[in-house]
Amino acid sequence: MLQYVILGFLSYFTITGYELERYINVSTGHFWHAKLSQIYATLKTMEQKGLIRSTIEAQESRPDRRIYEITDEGSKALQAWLNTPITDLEIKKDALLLKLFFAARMDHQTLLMQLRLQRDLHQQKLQQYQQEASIAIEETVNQYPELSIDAPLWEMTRRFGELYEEMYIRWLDETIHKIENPST
Amino acid sequence: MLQYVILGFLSYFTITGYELERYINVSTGHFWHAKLSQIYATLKTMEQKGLIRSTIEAQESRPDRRIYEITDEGSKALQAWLNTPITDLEIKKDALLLKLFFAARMDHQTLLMQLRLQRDLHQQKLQQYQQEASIAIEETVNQYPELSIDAPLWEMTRRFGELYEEMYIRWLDETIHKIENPST
DNA sequence: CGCACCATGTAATGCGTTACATGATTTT
DNA sequence: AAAATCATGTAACGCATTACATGGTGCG
Repeated sequence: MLQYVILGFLSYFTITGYELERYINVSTGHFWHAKLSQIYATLKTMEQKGLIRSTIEAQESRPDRRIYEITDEGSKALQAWLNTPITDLEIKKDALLLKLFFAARMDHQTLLMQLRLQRDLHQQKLQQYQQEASIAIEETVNQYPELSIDAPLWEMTRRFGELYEEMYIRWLDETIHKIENPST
Repeated sequence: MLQYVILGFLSYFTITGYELERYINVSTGHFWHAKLSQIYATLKTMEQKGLIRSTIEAQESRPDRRIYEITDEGSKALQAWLNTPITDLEIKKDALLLKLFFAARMDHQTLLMQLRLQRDLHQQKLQQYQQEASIAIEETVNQYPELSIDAPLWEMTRRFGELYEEMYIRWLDETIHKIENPST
């Protein structure tokens, strides 16, 4: 799937592996992230498959940059993927839910502490979606006006993050309340 | 992490690999699932580590069963894990969001069809949480009354699934509406 | 002087899926 | 007669993380 993230960005502009990580971090990173090492490895295999091609740009006083561009074959692969419907649900793993499931014989205070810690983290993330994420979209559109057609969709994925975090916080509040006031 | 799922169930009762998959499917499976092949492989390495031990039970007209039980070391590992707080957020990957992010140059009708298909799937899953999941908890408590202390926590994880699916459907409705009525 | 940034990669390890392999019994 | 259930596992492969490896520039 990381392949399609890469093809997606290469459909916007040419880019290096290093820069790709930067772009991913502030955009698709909220729902599809990758480490640099994986990005470099994936770029390599994608070039071997003919989905992308690269040229090396020499720089003075900086390491050489390997700049990637999408091939016709790569564009076709991206379109084919976009047009293929997802026919099942992805089950998301969640370690906190797992812990809660088996937490009956745990000390209540320790459990509550952990739930409150998670609440803080989700609160922070919510604010990130509400503040930085909106700004990041605006800035990208200012820099690349030809991508303004993409911005509404980026906004929809940002909105998902907002709703997800609101839901998670709501559930944590409910859950904390139930554990604080058992069997009422 | 699958190790802790297994330790968790083995803290309830002894069990075979085959049965473990059954229990996981209808309970933690909503937030932590595994294939049989992975379960068998994990059981093997856990026994080597001394977290669990097994005995073989011969059966007539059925294959032998290898029944696992938790060791003291295993119980300690489970407790230690439960008491260790999770200090960061897990980022959940979502292929649908990824697709939407790069969908600007896609045919609108194809995209809408895909979103509506997802809506159906989430609607089904929501009903599963609201119906089967509640019943499954009740039945387990009837069968193992000593686990009634665990049931409220299982219910909390079920509730998460319900809220998650409601949120996802709400977001899909919003998103479908925006794509049907662009820039109003 | 030390840290962050730019820029590239490889190797080892772990987690997870798919496919392969077997075979009797029970249900439809 | 075919499919599902019970019951066990191994092997190959793919995806992802962590650690290793290198080295110059710019900033505080």
